Amino acid sequence: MSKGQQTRAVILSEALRAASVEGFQGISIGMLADRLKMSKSGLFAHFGSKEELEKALLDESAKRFMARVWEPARQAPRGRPRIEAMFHGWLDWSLHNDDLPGGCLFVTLAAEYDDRPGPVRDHLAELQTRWQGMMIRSAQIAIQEGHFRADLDPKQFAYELQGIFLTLNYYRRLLRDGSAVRRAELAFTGLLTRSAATH
Amino acid sequence: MSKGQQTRAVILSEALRAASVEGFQGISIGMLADRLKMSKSGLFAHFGSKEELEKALLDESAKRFMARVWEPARQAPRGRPRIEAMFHGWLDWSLHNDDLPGGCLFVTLAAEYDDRPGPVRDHLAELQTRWQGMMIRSAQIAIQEGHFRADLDPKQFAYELQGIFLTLNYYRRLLRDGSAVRRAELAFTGLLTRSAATH
DNA sequence: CTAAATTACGAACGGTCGTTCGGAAAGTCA
DNA sequence: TGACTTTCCGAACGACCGTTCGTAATTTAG
Repeated sequence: MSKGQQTRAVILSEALRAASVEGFQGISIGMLADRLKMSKSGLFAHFGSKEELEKALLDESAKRFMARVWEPARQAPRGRPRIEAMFHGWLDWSLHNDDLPGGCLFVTLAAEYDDRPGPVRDHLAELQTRWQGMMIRSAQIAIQEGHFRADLDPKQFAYELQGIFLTLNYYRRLLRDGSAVRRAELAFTGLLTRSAATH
Repeated sequence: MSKGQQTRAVILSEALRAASVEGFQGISIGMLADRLKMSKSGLFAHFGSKEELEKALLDESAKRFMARVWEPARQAPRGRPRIEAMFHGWLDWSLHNDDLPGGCLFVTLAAEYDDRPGPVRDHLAELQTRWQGMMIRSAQIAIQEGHFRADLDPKQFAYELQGIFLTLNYYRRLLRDGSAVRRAELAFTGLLTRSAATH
């Protein structure tokens, strides 16, 4: 890895940490340069604009999410086991992620960008739509395997699964409610129970 | 109402609109002054600091929410009807609120402030905790009235109800998914069904 | 080792930020 | 109407924003 790519990776990691707490609106080139003890212009040169930095952060975060949540889950057996693996990986990503002190970046950005048109919003929405697609397909496989009810609506399943994590973030990080994780787990087992095939 | 209070109310309304889209980080004194065709310093004088403006916005938004969602629901009969009224008022607040073009301010702020300590975060968290309390008490009443199962966990009920609205916002505003409202309604009727007493 | 290419820096740009202050304008009340 | 208070404005403050540019330092490749 060349020196440039190496520096770029360090910048992305630090920016990811900062953005998970402050959002994209809350980070600045100068602040990142200070933290990394390098010059504004030197840091800036790696991306050409703040918007490009933001898009790079989206990609980096998606890459890490896929590596940590999706890839391991894909190793699990098709159907319900895979969905359970997905849930636990996602939970682990949300709770024990030292790279993201402010929690999942996508949750932070979802609210920040949902009404602010532009390339960043578009990029974020596409990544999130893609993730919905993976959840939907996983639910379809579980139906196909006979683990889930044949009349289950896979998209509704994805909707409610996504909701569990949005709510987890809200209860845990904003309300600082100690029972948040347990409630998320309860919600998930409830969702599984009512999705399960009755045989 | 004196001239000052009148102006203050106008500022709050405009700031509320802007903040629902951009968040508190995205609004500035200068931008609000421009939109209202008044001077920065004139606008500023009504609050003394940006932070005071932000706290005033939290209170104003909470006041409107209570007037539009909670007060009407309180008129409904105790128990399940009141909870259904709450849901529909909340849905109406989320969907048809011309005063908040960016959707519910609390949803926007929840992600923005969950990891940023300070008076604004504290104020927001307290308002939201209070709202959780109202939902919990409503669920308790529904149990008491025999509408909900005696072994229902009221806090888990509140958790999942809150989740429906967080997810609605995400699907509707970020993903622009046309089925978002229907999915929220489905999730709510599902929640009601599994909370209902079996008599 | 040398020469070319990459990477990093410092200084400066026009703008906008929140905030301060003194005085002009407008509202309030006898 | 007149006196007094409240409301508002314009100018300015230092700080920080994203961005540009010429140049120095370092890395890379022959």
